Amino acid sequence: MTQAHRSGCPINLSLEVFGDKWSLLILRDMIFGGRRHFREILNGSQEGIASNILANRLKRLVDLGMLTKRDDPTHKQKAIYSLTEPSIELVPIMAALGTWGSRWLPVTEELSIRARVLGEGGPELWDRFMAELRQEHLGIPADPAPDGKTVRQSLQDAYLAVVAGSCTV
Amino acid sequence: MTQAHRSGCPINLSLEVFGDKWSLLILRDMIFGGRRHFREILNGSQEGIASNILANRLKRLVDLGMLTKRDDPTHKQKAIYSLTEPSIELVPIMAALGTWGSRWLPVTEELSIRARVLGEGGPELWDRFMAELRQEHLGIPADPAPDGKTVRQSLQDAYLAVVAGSCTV
DNA sequence: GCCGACTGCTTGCATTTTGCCACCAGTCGG
DNA sequence: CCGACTGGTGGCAAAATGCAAGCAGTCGGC
Repeated sequence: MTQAHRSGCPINLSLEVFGDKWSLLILRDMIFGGRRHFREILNGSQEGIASNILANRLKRLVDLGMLTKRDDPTHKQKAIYSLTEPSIELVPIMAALGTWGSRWLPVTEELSIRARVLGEGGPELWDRFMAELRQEHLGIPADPAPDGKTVRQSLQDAYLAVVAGSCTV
Repeated sequence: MTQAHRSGCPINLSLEVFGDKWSLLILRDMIFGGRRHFREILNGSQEGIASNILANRLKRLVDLGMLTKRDDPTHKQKAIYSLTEPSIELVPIMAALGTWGSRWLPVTEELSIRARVLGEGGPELWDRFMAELRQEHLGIPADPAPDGKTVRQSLQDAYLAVVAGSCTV
């Protein structure tokens, strides 16, 4: 079942997991957007993924152990997708990508503020964020946030502050 | 000329630059392998990139400002590809990818030792490495290495030590 | 001055992947 | 029992990829 890897290099193998245009965006939306359902991901993404691609990628990510899928008890047709430990540990990579992209690419202010906050927070903030994700997706208890605000909420607040600011000129 | 980005999100824009199976591997070989010529990259890669794909990606990376191309004075047909500041600053991303891949994917020992050394070296080592790359590719003078050994040489030594060790059982 | 190896590509063609759009069967709330 | 919503499928055209061969110019050695 091991489908012939091109090489045993960690960077190459990482690319074989999420080196396409969509997989990492799905994981991004799940990590930062808290999305867990098919339609949430489908309609929530800024980039407009097609439903067949989304279905394909979700299946693939489950097969690769990056996600798990289970039934939603509240709705017989609903599926809940959860992050696994490997995908939770993508947070530092997301942070690095966000920092690099914000520096060198034509990002929009609203969408890059999260990346900046996360980058400036450094490893301690990433750890807190990953602990929150473990609680949310794996059921592992985490210490409550010191300031009573989750990291995701802090990122969201920063985002909303920018959006509000850009309208109230 | 701005070819309609899918969104202004830094992670999405980063993926638009190197979210394919080859671009990042080319940059990896240039950064860690010191490769500067077409054939060097073509034949040196573990993964076996095709020449038409390589030509396409090099052109694309030059257009995107991730590489520059100039003539080699020693051979009228040779081209020298150089990293630019944005691509040099991929080092932390490479390190994060390498660390993550080494932890979660079936890497081979020889090819992941570099990633481990780089990951354990942390930001100070990355900075030294980036300074070396700036000297090599941009002509910006760098302080000599404190132990007289370049970071790339250190990584290479670690690699060779593993290769030797796995043979002398 | 001539041959063989090397330079950075290009071309052609089969296969795979993507993107777009419509559609579906089951389910839930009102 | 209707209309909105659930996680997807299927069809089809367009684009990207993979593979192999080839190409014009250049260089080193003899």
